[in-house]
Amino acid sequence: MSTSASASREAGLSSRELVLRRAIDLASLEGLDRLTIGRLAGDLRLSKSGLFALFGSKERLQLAVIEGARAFYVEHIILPAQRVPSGTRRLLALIERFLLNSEEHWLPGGCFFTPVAHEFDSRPGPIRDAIAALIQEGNDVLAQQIRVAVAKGELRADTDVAELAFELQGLLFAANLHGQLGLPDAFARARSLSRKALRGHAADDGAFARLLAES
Amino acid sequence: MSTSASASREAGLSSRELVLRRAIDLASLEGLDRLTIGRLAGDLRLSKSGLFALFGSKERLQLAVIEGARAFYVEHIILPAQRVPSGTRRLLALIERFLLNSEEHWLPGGCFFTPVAHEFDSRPGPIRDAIAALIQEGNDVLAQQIRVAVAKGELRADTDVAELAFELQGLLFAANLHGQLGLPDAFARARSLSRKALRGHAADDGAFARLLAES
DNA sequence: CCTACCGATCGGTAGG
DNA sequence: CCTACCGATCGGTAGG
Repeated sequence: MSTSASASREAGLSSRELVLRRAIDLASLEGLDRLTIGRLAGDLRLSKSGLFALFGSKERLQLAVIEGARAFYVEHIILPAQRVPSGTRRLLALIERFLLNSEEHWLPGGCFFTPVAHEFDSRPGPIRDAIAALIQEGNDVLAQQIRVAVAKGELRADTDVAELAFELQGLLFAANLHGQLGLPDAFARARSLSRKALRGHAADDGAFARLLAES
Repeated sequence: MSTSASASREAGLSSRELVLRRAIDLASLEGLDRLTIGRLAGDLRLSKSGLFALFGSKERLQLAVIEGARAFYVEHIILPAQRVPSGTRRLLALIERFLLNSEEHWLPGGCFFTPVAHEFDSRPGPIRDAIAALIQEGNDVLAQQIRVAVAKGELRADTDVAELAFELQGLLFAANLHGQLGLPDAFARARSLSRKALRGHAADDGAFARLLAES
C-alpha cells in the first residue's frame, strides 16, 4: 500500500485533510510545539513551503489541528454516545469512550487535549483560548447529562452538577496521566471511581444499581 | 537590588544552585523543552558555553531541574505537613498545600509536575522515567497517610487505599488544569470534593466531621 | 504546489 | 568561566 500524498488524494482526501490527519497524530504524540512544518513535510514528502502555504502560518496550522482533534472527539466519542438514552446511561457511555480513547490510543498519543492544555496554559493567545474552551466544552458535555439524569430522577435533585462534572473530569485526567506513564490500574480505577461517584448521588440505590449493571 | 550572578553568589549560592533556581522557574512556566541553554544564559548574563559546562548536556540540566523541583515540593509541601498529626489531618494538610502551591503559584507556572509529565509521557528515556517515579511518589505520599488514617480508625478498614489516593490525585490534577486555564472555582471544588471523598470513607461520621472542622 | 534562500536559534565543541 | 564557531533546524519569504 502506498501512503504517498497523491495515492491518498485519489481516495478522496484533499491535501489539507491529509496533512491535518498526520498533523493531529504527530501533535497527539509530541505536542503542538514539536509539531514542526519541516517534520510534517518530510513525513508526507511535500516541500516545506508547499505545506506552509496550505495553512499560512505555524499558529494557523496549530489551530487547525486543535479543530481537527475536536472533530475527532465529536465523531468518536460524543456522537456514538448519543445513541444511548440520555442521562446516567449516556454519561457512562461518554466516560467509557473517553477512557477507551486514552487506553487504546485511538490517536497515537492517547488523549489529545490534556497535554496540549498544559503545554499552552501559561502562554496567552488564541491557542490557549481555543484549548481552554474545549476543556470547558468537555466539562459541559458531562454536566449536561448530569442535569438530564437529575431531571429524569436518576440522580438526586440536590446534586451539585458542576462539582460532579469536575470530579468526573478529574478522574479522566488522572486516568490519562497514569495510563500514559505506565502506572498500574489507571483505567480500571477511573471506571470504578466514576461509577461510585455517580452512585453516591443516586436517587434510588436499587434502581441505580440496575442502571449500572446494564451499562 | 542587583540580581547579577556575582551578587547572588555573595549571598551564599553556588553558580549551579543559582542557575537551577532560575531554570526551575522557567521550566514551570514553559516546560522542559522550551527551557533552552541560550535563554537561561541570557537571563542570567552568563555565556552559553559557561552554563553548558555546569551541567554537561541539556538532558542533565533537565534532570537536575526535575530533582530541584522535587526538593522544592519536599521543602514546601511534604515537610510542613509533617508537623500535623499523621492520618486524616496530615492528608488534608498535604492536599491543601498542593492546592495552594498551584493556586498561589509558589513556582511561577503553578504545579511543576503535571505539565512536564504530559510533555514527556510519550518519549521514553531517563526524563520520562524520573517524572513517572515522582508522580508515583506523590501518589504514595497520599496513600501512606490514608493507610495511617485506616490504622488509627479514622477511615473504615475496607477503604481501598490505592483507589482513594488515585481519586485525590485526580482532584489535584483537575484543579491544576482548570485553575491554570482560568476556569471558575477550580480550587474550591477540589477542596470540597477531597473532603467529601474522605468523609465517604469515615469510620465514624460525627468524629470525622469534628476532624474536618479543625483542619 | 516547487527550489532556493533568509535570519534566528538550537545543542554542542574547540581552544583557552 | 570566556569567545568563537559548528551543523542542524526553526518559521517564514521570494519568485516562479
